[in-house]
Amino acid sequence: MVERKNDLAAKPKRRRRTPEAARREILEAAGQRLKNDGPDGLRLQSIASDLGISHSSILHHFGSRDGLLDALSVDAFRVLERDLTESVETPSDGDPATELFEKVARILGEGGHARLLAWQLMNGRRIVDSAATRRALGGRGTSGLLDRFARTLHAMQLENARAQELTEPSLDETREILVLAGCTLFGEALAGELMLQSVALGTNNETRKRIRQRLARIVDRSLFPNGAERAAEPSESADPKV
Amino acid sequence: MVERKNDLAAKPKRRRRTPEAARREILEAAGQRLKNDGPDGLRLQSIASDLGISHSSILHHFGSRDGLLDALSVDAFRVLERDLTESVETPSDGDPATELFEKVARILGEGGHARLLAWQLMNGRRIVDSAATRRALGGRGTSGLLDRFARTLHAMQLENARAQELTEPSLDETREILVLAGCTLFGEALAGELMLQSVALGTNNETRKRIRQRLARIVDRSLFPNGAERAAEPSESADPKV
DNA sequence: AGCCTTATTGACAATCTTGTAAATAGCGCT
DNA sequence: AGCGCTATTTACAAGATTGTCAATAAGGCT
Repeated sequence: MVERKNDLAAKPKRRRRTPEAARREILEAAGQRLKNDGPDGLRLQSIASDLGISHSSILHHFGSRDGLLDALSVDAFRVLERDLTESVETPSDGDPATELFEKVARILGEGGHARLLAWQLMNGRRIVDSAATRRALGGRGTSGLLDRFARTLHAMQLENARAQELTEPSLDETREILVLAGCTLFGEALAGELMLQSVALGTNNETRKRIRQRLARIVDRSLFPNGAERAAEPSESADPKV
Repeated sequence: MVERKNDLAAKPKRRRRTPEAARREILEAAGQRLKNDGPDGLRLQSIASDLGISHSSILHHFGSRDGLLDALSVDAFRVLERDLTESVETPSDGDPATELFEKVARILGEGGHARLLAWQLMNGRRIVDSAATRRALGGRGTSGLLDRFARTLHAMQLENARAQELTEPSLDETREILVLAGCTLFGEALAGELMLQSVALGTNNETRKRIRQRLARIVDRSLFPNGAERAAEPSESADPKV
């Protein structure tokens, strides 16, 4: 809580960052504050002292507190999309759906993105079609990562349906299932512990993981009713019970 | 933003409430603020001006701002439990699961309880085993409404399993399914609109309802794998597709 | 090395927010 | 009607928080 390293009569050594680096550090610290202390932790002074800088410096880089919050909103969404994209594209070694959900759960939970999202939603900030997101999509201001994922999955569904001569599912149905899964993962990250407590199940991570596995199974069956041959590895942890 | 009704030179008419009424009004206004403006709206002055009273009055009834927030936490949870209990106990006229989920969605969404819960979670307030909740349970400080509901459903499952000579599901499994459903409804209430947007589906309530119906179907099948005879009315909106 | 840009700081101002204390007045009671 | 309790208000104090501005100095450039 004192200085940082200088003990006695040290000269005011300051570090001079590039504007980009400074913004990044500040945004990171702000996100951390939000994750740990909640919205009340988002004070210029708190964030500044976390970094060992003065609050004026933050104002210099973001213009105003509101500017910082806006930037935090946008940035959080961009980071979320980046992390999720990485998760989707990284091959998994177990059951694909289960593994993916575990990764997403880690991002939302430990990564703090569930809280960031909740904060944005509670503040009425709607930055889905933020400039960054739009740019990442290449100009089309329509949709985001989730929709691309839906299209990919839908293509797999069609392939599977043709191979097994089933009726082809509609894209919107796939989308709806993904929305359902997304809501569940988000809700679990935010309120999973609470729900488990209120139902007298222990709060151990075992149980939470088991619940996510159940979700993965449900989603998998909703998308591939007749047990499709999966694109990658065969499922391992398949428990016959629903 | 002026007074309330008195236009010119009106005497300072004040209304004198009973302490209980005053506390109730204040808590209600605070909840409304939280729902509309987010956590930053929870200022003594804002809440007071919403009611046309002075902020000192709030302090008089709750001791401090923190006292108000604590009371809001506890009260919100109590109201949530009350509303949910009422929903569970009120008979429905359509498919039971679907109807129940619609009611819960209304409570969480329009009722603002999803935001209240999210706020509590983000502030690190864990009031599951609040005094009020504990009292409502009759002393046992173990669990809450969700668990009672789980036990009821489990009893139905057992009945059904015996009738159809199936393996009996465990209570914990029932609990897990309910947790899953709870997380989904909570997440949908909070982020449903966002999710739909990011997947390029319209934000109309039709779609959101359809998604909740899908959830209802999934939960129903998870609990009663072989299409149990439902306790009440026969299901109507049963769509063969998962 | 010296210069220039500008990130960073410290001091200060203005507003907001919580909290205190005494004065006021509504409402039930006798 | 008069009285007492206390909900309510007004006035004020103390601190927190955002924002301004000029001074400082870190680091790149010539």
